[in-house]
Amino acid sequence: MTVVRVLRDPHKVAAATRERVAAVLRDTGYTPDLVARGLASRRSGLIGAVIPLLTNSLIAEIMQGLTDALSSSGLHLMLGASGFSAAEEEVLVRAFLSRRVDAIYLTGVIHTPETVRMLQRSGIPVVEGGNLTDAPIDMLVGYSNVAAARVMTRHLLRSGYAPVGYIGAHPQDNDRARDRRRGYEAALRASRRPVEAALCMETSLDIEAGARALGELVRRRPDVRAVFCSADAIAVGALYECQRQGFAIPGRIAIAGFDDIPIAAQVVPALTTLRVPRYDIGRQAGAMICDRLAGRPVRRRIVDTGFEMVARASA
Amino acid sequence: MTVVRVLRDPHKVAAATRERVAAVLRDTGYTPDLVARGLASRRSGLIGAVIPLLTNSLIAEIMQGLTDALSSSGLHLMLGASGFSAAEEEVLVRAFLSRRVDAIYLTGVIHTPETVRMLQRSGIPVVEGGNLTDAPIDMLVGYSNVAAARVMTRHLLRSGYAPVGYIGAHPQDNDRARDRRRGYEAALRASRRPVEAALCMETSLDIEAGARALGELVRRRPDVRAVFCSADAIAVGALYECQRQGFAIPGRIAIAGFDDIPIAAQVVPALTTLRVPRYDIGRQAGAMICDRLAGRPVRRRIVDTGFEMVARASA
DNA sequence: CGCGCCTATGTTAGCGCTTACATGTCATCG
DNA sequence: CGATGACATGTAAGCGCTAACATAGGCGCG
Repeated sequence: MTVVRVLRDPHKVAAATRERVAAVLRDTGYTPDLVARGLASRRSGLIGAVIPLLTNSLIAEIMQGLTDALSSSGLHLMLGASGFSAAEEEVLVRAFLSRRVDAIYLTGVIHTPETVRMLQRSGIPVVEGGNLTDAPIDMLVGYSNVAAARVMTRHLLRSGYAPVGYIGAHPQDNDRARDRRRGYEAALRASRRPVEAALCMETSLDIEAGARALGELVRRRPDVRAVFCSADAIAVGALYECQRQGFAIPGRIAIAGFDDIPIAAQVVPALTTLRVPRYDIGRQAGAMICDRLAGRPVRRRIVDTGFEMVARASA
Repeated sequence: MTVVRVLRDPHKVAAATRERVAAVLRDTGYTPDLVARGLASRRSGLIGAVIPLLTNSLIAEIMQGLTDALSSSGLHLMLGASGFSAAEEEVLVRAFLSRRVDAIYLTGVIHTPETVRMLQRSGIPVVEGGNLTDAPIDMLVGYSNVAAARVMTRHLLRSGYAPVGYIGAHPQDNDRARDRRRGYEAALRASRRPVEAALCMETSLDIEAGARALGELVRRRPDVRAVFCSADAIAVGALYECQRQGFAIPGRIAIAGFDDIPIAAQVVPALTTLRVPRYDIGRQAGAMICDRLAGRPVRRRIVDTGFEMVARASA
């Protein structure tokens, strides 16, 4: 019909006809059917994103960047929460593929072999985000969690706090947590110190868990002088627990976190932490996807966004 | 084809044929095309949800409930962030309608007339969530923000804290914030106290803003004895500011919040606040949508989930 | 033995678009 | 004045499914 031209290249239609068609569309309350368009054009205009948790506002910042980058190309985001499970991620990827998404964003670099196989077979652009790896499925934008954790742990050691403990999220299917721990251990080895199991705690990712973990850590190792936490939520919990137990921070125990969440700057003492450009990670991932879908060449398949240490009062 | 039967009612196909078909599907790596299915069946299996902010973990809890309720029926959620703008909500609703979503969830009860018109015309199930109103578009599950704020303000007054100030989020296109303020004012009037503009602050919804607002409020009205904040993030900021200024809580100033975010129980003193069943709101909304889509009658079109006051040390 | 009936399989049209090509109309120019 | 092209409009096929109906064998039954 002429109708589609009115909607897509209005200038190619005579003004009179255009007006007539537009009037009818308005009167009937026409809404283009993107499902039918998707079937015919083999372009759904949907981008799938797998994130660990819907309720994680840090990852939501990445998604905000993604959304912003995509919306300029008329693409819509579909979110799926994997609950930190690679198996669940596979289920989501399969669902996305069934919905014929035009591209996929994955959080982290740990995936099931089947996930990787499906993605490669599908041929759509894939961006992994939030960490680095030598062998991404397709494209990647992130930072080195190992290096960041190493820098922070070294900072604690150089400031004279030793022994340094570690409280981190469970590393199961979570490469960011895994690599942060690896960075912590690497820093210890680099300064010829032992990696002691008693100094390392694994816990869930919230304030209360951080508080409990710190209590347990101090009980096990009363000589601990600093704690590096793999997330600010944990660090804030640890900090509150220190306050309750009357430990001076950083006099008795220094505390460092990761992520620079808004509250990190507000707690007393303000939290020393690591900042990463979350919004930009999403933005860049979105830009790479748009480039690829538009047939433009992508300059760098692997983008290292880096990180920044934010030294405040707590360590 | 027999293929579709193998996928949908395998028992209606002879075992031998079934095996043969299944083998081919496996070998070719077949994935059903939900786009084509959507076109043919006029059921996309997608539910659209408009929320104000992706980065708000409170609303994410509602979405988690929604997702859980929907996934049992094989439905997928599409999220759109409106940034607290009814106009932006309209854009999102239009996009959802174009994608032929099977139902829509809206946060709050304020919408543009065009949004309401489009939704009514579309005929799909609509659930509004997070507040109450007499005249929902279709279905609704929420609680009375007015009543909750009234209860909390009355609690402050009865505890002998007066005058009571208010720090709230901007009420523009945000009926929850608007109604919380109304509840605050209603409680004042009920106890024959004046509603003073100098005691009321509008600010954005984060810790830092809460801190600034409290500072300003105390400057304007040094006699203020309590503050009711329309959100815990604001209350926590206010609390930190009090600590910095050396105000005893609740001795010099009592502080109350709204939402019971995780940190509310952890700050010192722990925050008195209001708790609402966020996950259940999402869950119920999802159940209502599933019922409607399955042709089952929905018992109650309006569900009041209620709220709960959590009295802690801060007020 | 032929009728109906059940189960297993095949057939058809069409969902609302896109893509590619076909046709119609008019002005321009040698 | 007919060929040429530029612009406006129309036509046809098909994307991968679903829904509804059609057909083909096998069985029991009067």
